[in-house]
Amino acid sequence: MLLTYYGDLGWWPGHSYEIMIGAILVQNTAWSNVERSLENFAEDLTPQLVEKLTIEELITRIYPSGFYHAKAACIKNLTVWYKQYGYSVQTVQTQPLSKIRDELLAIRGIGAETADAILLYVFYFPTFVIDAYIKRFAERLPVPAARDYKTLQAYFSDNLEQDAILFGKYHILILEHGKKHCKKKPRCEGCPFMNECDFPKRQKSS
DNA sequence: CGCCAGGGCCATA
DNA sequence: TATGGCCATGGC
Repeated sequence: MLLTYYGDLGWWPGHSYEIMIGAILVQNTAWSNVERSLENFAEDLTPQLVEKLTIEELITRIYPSGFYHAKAACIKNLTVWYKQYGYSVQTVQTQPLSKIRDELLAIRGIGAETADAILLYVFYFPTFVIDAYIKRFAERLPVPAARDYKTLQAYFSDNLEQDAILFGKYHILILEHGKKHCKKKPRCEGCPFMNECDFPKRQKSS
């Protein structure tokens, strides 16, 4: 199985606020470009700093990630939202998952995937993130015919223990695995887990 | 040169 | 609801 093959690949890198920003910057963008952007903050990527920066200054920093007009505005709005909770992870965690998810989705530039990534990797809500690698991975699994976001998310979520740490580590595993073996072209060439349904733990049906 | 990368928005039918 | 154009950079 993936876990024994790769070992524990950990979590999304960075502290909580960096993770939010990274989740926005990585939209349809290579992670290497995101790293270039993050380096422009030199150990000082805090909501207090972003609060002070103008949109133009923010664009200058995130420039290498592309789509900078939309992403800069999105980061600003996300930061305004986060201020309501005192920039506190713990405070957000006291709120219902669905409420936070709706609030994130209401921010322009944050769709289902980015919202779920923030919910999981920043606030540790048990939300399964569906990204391009998960979709590609799912093409080989006996998932329902419908491959839309909600259906895929329900499929993975329903077949795993409802545990945020597990969701996160499993997602990272598939992601890193995909980067290694399952590039778009040629699709999944050399993948050692072809046609293998590889859930580390199944939820008991009730 | 073109394709691709851990999307999302909007217009159109 | 489901496509398609658009946004933009850097690696290859």
